[in-house]
Amino acid sequence: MPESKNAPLGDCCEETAVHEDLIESVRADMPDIAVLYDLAELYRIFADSTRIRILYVLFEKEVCVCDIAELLNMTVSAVSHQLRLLRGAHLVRFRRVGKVCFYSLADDHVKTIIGQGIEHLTEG
Amino acid sequence: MPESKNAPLGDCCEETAVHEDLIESVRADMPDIAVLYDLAELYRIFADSTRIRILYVLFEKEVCVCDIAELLNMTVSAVSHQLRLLRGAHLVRFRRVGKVCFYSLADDHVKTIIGQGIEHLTEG
DNA sequence: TTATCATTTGAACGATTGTTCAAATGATTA
DNA sequence: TAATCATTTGAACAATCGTTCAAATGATAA
Repeated sequence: MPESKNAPLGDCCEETAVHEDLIESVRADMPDIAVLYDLAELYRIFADSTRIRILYVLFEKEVCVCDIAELLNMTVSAVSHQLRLLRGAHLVRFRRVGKVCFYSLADDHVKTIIGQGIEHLTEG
Repeated sequence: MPESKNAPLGDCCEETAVHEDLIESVRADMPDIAVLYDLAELYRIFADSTRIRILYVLFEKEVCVCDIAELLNMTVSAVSHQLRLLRGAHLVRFRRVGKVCFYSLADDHVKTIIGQGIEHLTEG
């Protein structure tokens, strides 16, 4: 966390009255910093088109790694690296059947989050 | 877009029958690649705790840049850089009053998207 | 056992990101 | 006009990210 230089304490913009109260109330309602870090980390998973494409592949049913790779026209290795991140964020599950690993969506939050994003894009 | 090396065309995992149909149907339901890029770009904005904190500051009411900077204990410059990204994604608006710029949330999608994220974190 | 297949993993690379610093606008006041 | 304030902008930097390549697991079959 960097040290503040430009921002004076308690007053800025030469108006002091309103700002004090504002700062108090905002600070009170702000969630714990740890939650905000986790939140940013979650959205970082969605912040790559490859991972979003992987999630879309899993929308309908579970798919094995090499099928995902073929669908996205990518190497199995690259897909596997991204699946690792998706697993870490608990966005996908996988089960092993012999040599093959089938991946699927962990829950419905993926669909709702992506749905909200598309809504923002199309309505905005 | 990199060239596929590992993934064979049409068959993989030594099972060919089911996969062909799957690939067809997934390819048909996959959104346009441009939409997926825009979607990833949108979530990239949420993928940083500083920007999420800025959005939280704006949850209640419009706030000027130096107040945001003070609330987050950051330089005005750093905040301004991030506000630029938020503006570019149409997540915040701003209006100028004299020398001061007040920023506010552009619409309710910000709250719903962040809400979904928190839900995923707390329920998972 | 050996061989092969499906997947994972680690290191390396260029590309992107967030912050800092200094300089440049934009707007008000003297 | 000049001076000051609030904010923006550009360049630079370390840090992080996504892919590639090669090597390592994990599991099945010969």
